[in-house]
This record gives sequence, structure tokens and C-alpha cells, in this order.
Amino acid sequence: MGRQPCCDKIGLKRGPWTIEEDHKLMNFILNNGIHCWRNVPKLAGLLRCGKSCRLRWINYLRPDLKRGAFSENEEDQIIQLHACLGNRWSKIASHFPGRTDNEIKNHWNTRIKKRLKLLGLDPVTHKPIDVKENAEKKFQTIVESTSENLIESSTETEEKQSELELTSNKETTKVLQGYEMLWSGMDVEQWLNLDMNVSNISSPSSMSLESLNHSSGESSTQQEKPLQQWVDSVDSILLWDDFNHYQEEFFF
DNA sequence: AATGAGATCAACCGCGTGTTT
DNA sequence: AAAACACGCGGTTGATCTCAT
Repeated sequence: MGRQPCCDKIGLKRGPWTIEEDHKLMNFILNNGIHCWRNVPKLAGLLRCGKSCRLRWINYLRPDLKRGAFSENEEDQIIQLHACLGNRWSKIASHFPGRTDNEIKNHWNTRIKKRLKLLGLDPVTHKPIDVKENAEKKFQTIVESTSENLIESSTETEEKQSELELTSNKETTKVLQGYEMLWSGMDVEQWLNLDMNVSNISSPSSMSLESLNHSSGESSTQQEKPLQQWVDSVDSILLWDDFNHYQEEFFF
């Protein structure tokens, strides 16, 4: 026989987490660490499956999370990494301490994709979108709209097509120059070579109070009190906005 | 002020891989 | 060796928020 199942889904709570549930999970993990997600909900007194607890911890409750908007520099780095790694969000996230794969994935899908499209780049291939094809489409539209007005001469329409292609070629060159500038500013290869090291350092699923204390270089007894204060202070989501203050004081 | 569209993001789902029995 | 499972990952969904009309 194999392992026992992680959870039977009957009677388990789903949907958004309550503050009380967050408290329970945080208290449990900070006091006991994470050894087996399957046991976490049972031992923490939660009616959730282990998978859900893991996700909540990694994406929201982890003390080392960096919250707030992505900077333009971070976005540029994500774009570069995505060009090399594709949709391997966890790999990409490992280059951004305090950011989660889910966060980066969401940011990519909602903002960066649009930004790239505006730059005339395909978000999947990172190559310029075929502007000639676009020009032809535009041309087709013009032809269709002008076909109703047959008075216009065909030579005039051809001139329009040449004009469109010329314009789109200029746009492409501009975009490519910008993209080249972006890439030349960073040593991606060297960055990617650090991949393994970075991944080893930031392993959010295998942390404990003990490891947090060790990483800060202070004894656990010195840490316990403020840590508990921190846990107790999380009474609403809004309080997380002030988290950086606690982070500096307790963990790093 | 009401409403609809678009944007955002937390959470779920299903699958692949590695681990345990 | 094979079955059964946990874990982690990427894709997707849907609730909520924001903004324009």
C-alpha cells in the first residue's frame, strides 16, 4: 500500500480564508514548522485540506513576503527571465526573494502581457509581432472601406499600402532598438547560473520558527516574544501594509 | 448615484513527478 | 516493482475592486 490520502474533501471548508483561520495557521507553523502539509490542518485545528493550507501560507502568510506593486525594474527582469524560462513561474519567482510564483504569474497575465503587446512584441515568443501581416490587415480594412467608394483610383490605394508598410517598418525598428537596450543592460546568463543557489536559499515551504531565528542570527528566546506579538497583531488584512516594519525588526 | 466593463488577484483544479509503502 | 499518495507547479476561475459613462 502507498501513503495515506492528503484529505477527503467531505466536510472541508473552501473559499476565502478568515482572519481566524489565518491566525491558526500562522501560529501553528511558526511554533511547529512544516514537516507534512497533510497533518497541518488537523494539528492546527483547521477544516481545510493540506494543499489549501500550503497555498495560503506560501502566497499570503509567509513572513518574508514582499508586498506591494512591482517596480519597472522588476517587470523588466521578469520579461527577461520569461524569455529564457517560459512560463516556469516558480523558477522566475526564485529570482525575486519575497515574491511568489502566483503573484508573478498574475502580474504577467494582467499587466506585462499588455505592456509587451503595446511594444509590438509577442508575449509568448518575445519576438516582434509580424507587422507586415498587420499592415496587410490594415490595408485590407482600408480596401474594404474604400470599395464602397469606387471613385478613388487604384493607384491611390497602392500608395496607401506602401505608406503603411513604411510606417510599420519604422515602428518595428524602434521597438527592436528598445528591446535590445533592455537586454543589453543585464547579464542574463550569469543571472540564470545563480538559479540553483537562489532556489536553495528561498525555500518557503520548508521553514520554521527555528530556521527564521537562525537566519537572523539571534537566539530563539529573543525572537519568540516579538514574533508572537506579530502574530497577535494580525487582526485584519490591512495591517499587512505595515509588515515591512516587523520584517526589519524580527527576521532580517 | 447607478451601472456596466475591465482589471486584479486569491484560490481552486488537474496534472506530472518524486516518494513511500 | 508497482501501487498509492504528497507535493509542487501552471492554468484557470470567479469574486471583488476600480473606473468610466
